[in-house]
Amino acid sequence: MRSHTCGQLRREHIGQTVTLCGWVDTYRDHSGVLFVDLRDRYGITQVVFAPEGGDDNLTAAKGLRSEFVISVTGKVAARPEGTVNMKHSTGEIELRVEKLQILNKSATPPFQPTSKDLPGEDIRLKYRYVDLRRPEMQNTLVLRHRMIKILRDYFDEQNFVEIETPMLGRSTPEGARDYLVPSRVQNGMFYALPQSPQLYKQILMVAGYDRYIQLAKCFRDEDLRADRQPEFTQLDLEMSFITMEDIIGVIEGAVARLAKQILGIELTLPLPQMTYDEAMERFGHDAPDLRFGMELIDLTDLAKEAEFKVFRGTADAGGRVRGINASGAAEKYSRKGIDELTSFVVENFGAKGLAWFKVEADGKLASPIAKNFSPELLAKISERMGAKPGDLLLFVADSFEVSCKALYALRKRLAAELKLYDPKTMNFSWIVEFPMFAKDAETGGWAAMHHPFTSPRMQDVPLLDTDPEKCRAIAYDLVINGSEAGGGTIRIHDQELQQKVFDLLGIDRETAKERFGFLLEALQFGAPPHGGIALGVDRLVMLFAGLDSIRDCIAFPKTQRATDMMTGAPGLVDAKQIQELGIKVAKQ
RNA sequence: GGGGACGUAGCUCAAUUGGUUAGAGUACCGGACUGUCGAUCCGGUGGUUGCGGGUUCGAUUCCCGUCGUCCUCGCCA
Repeated sequence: MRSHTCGQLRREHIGQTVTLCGWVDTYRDHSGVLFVDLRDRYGITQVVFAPEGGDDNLTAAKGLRSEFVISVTGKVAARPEGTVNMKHSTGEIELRVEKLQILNKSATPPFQPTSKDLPGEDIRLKYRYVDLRRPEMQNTLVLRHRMIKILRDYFDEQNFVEIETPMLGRSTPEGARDYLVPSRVQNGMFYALPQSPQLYKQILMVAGYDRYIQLAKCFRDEDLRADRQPEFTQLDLEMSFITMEDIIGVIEGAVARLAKQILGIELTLPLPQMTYDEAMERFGHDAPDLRFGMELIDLTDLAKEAEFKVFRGTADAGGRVRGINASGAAEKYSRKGIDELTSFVVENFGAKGLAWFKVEADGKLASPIAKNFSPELLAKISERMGAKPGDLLLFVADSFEVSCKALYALRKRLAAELKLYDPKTMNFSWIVEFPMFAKDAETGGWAAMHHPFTSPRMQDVPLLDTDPEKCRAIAYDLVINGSEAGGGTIRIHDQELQQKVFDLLGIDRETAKERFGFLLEALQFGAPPHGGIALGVDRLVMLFAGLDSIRDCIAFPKTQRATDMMTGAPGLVDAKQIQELGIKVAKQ
């Protein structure tokens, strides 16, 4: 049907008779001659309808409108002098149409795929087929394909086997909320869509598939974000007879190949590693953005000397006084601007306030609270913060947790507002040595930071009995530009150790048996030491494509209310279907 | 569940302190034009200002509710 694509023809094709197919991007009718920019996913080619091509064709071409699907046959010709348009790769040539075939008309599209004004996202999602015609979307989806292809090839070379695991599985109450699927055959029973293939892949290790990967669809019924969809894709991986270093090495190889082939960047390996504790101390978060500095600086010791009650009280009560130096920002943030930052940390992160100083030309610290500090102490603070004239110093005095959250968010916000980094740069790092446990806010007991099968570091095993809080897991997160791109752990393959962890988590034997007895049983039948990792593919594509929203790298994403604007899902179902499932809908 | 932004023509946006017939660009329809490429020029159609209620002589504008999209806190082992 077609001989070439709309991005293919060059000078060397001049004189050839070719057939192009595509969508009418724009048309320019000059009465005696009519131009159409014909578009397909490979590019745009100008096709020309002129009397020499036959009056019938010219007449028919006058009926063409945006997004009509046409096929044109004719000779490739050099463009007349002065009419070359190098905005398009085909801009040196044009197609002189001899035969036009309208393959399909189009209703007037809600928006033009190549229009400069991008419509609202609801419109884009409702007419996703039009939106997906946009070159940006097509480039992103092709990029996504290329990245997945690179990953599959890489892991294939490394002897990994891709194995599919079920979509219909068992619900596990830990972790995120499950998407549930009622069983028709067994009324009152439910499957859960997988949050990850975690348990299956561990069982595959027991089964001897020592190098497993899967590009796995995963589901989590939690609220959405710019970088979070209820349905997403993970590059899921598990290996046997390995250490954490082996897994990190394999992933670094994959990431380096992506960086090289997609971005043309030569990554220096191994990637830097930072412990969880260090990340929390220096950045207030376990996925710090290392593209810029403005680190958190601790002043708790100095705060104890302060007259200022907020500082001293917090320090004496075991809290922390930490701050950041927004270098050169004193002028940019007026009193009102700082008030805005204050309510930002107070309203969102529970900080009680935001203390601030502006560094004046003579190096002195100016602030409404400055009178509560001795000149000597101000000098010490200034030195600690590395303050220079024009700097804005911001402090949060609170519990460690609140100071982390507030200052992390503040650092992120200020860095964006002050343009502290080039959005094109890419920064890769590992965060390691995560705590095994975190306090569960609801129950007050211990909860697994990652999941209950995570192995502690061997040297920390005694801490399980004495001081679980200090116990560190063999866990590692890949962080790209301050975004968690993936995370993994070495798993427990020892029954006794697993039991001990369950005990700490308050999972009694019966519960454990009920929920994942099959895994515990499998571990008894010759489980090799193993571990793995999962990378968020959507997020990876988003980061590599330099996009701000995960929806822009997913063909058919959901809105914040988890609806599909195009299909209308979720929707009502027939009463009969409900009845067959043996369930009742409480409210309609 | 909480906080915030937005919602006006098919699309992107405007509309003075609350003021009379809600405008512009683009798309669409008609006309002119043989080298344009965001074509140009002339003319035209197109509006339940998301929806419901309230205040007012008068509401796109103010208030309440509701629906939708986005950002965010909680949540996301």
